[in-house]
Amino acid sequence: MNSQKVQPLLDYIRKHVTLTKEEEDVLLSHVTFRKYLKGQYIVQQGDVCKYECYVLSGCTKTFYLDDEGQEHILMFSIEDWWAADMGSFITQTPANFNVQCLENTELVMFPYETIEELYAKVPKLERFFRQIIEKAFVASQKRIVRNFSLTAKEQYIYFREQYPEIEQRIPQYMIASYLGITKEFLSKIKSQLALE
Amino acid sequence: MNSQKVQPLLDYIRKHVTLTKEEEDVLLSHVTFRKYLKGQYIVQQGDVCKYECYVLSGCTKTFYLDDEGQEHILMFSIEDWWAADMGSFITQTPANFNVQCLENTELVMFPYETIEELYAKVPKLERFFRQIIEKAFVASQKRIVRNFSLTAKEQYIYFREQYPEIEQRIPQYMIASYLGITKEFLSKIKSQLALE
DNA sequence: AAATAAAGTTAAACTAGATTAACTTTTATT
DNA sequence: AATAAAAGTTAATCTAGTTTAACTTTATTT
Repeated sequence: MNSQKVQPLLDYIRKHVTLTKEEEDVLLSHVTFRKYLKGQYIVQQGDVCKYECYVLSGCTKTFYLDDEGQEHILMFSIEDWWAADMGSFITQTPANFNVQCLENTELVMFPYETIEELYAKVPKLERFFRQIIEKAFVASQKRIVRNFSLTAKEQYIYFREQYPEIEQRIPQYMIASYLGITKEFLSKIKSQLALE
Repeated sequence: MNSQKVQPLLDYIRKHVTLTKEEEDVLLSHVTFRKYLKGQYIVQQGDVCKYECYVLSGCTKTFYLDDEGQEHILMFSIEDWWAADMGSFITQTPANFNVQCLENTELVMFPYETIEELYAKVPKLERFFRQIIEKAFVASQKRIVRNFSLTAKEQYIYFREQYPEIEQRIPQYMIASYLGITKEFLSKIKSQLALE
């Protein structure tokens, strides 16, 4: 496994736990590097999600299709973020979500079959993943809070401030989908903001 | 520490990991048992959340007050659930949420100061908490999905089916708050459902 | 048992955001 | 460069859910 490419992951892990050289090697022997092209799916609704993916470069969207075939985007993942259907991964049951690449994307993939083994060999990584998931949970709760108490306009302003890099890279109708509003209404919000 | 009272926690943990007698003892030496009365606060907005709490009996609500002083309920916790402001707990910064008892409530409390030490002594508990939080994260994502794709009526029906025990124990206006709608509109939904 | 507070209901007027549909601008394809 | 497809805009109409306010029922206190 090419440890050069994976360096950003090691740097990222270092912010949470300190691995020895040996532990890093064990980690690298348990993960795979992979490139996807724009438009390709990492996970598809109905398949079992086999990997937790760390994004080295590129961008993905995690979404589902409702009964009317409408797409709802739950999250975007760019560099230093994670992508997976966590519910499917931990239970190894069919995914409710799709993860699709919006750009050519490079990933480090942690396979389900050996992740428990990896935790056993390098307990610090169990700590690392616990901390990652704690943060993801808190972020998810914050999103619920925003849904509760902000108007669509306020949510858009928040998104723009929080993720300025993402807004540049992604078509507006996907941002509308992420915010839970129609593209027409987001358009209206933007024209209102332009006048203010 | 009275291990009698804490038995449900040990049973609950056993569903995830298998502890030796010694490990159970270490666990028990790191937690405290506590009773709260109906109406009392376990965590208050602005305070730092010092404990992860496992509910042995009773019921709590986790909520926040928005700028207009409106209460928004994020979750109810009954027997075998957890209660805390996770964001405050992991970062040890002031809580955004309140946790208040809706009934007299018995808890097992895991203090922040010694929880890392507990993980170090009993690594299986790190695994246990990782799994708990994974599930909490998935549940939180599912709630976002419901917000996206269900009408208020559908969300109420879902709540009723999913948590029949909770609905009996909690005033209707709090269920409305949990669903993110007004008590008046929930009232309307209920009268519609009664006619169907 | 009476008095009071808390919880729940009903209905009219209102609003944030959806829907539909026609149109414009930008991007990709040949 | 021309054409087609994708993305974004504007405006009219519609609807799920809010707000306000008056009222009823159920709990709690004395």
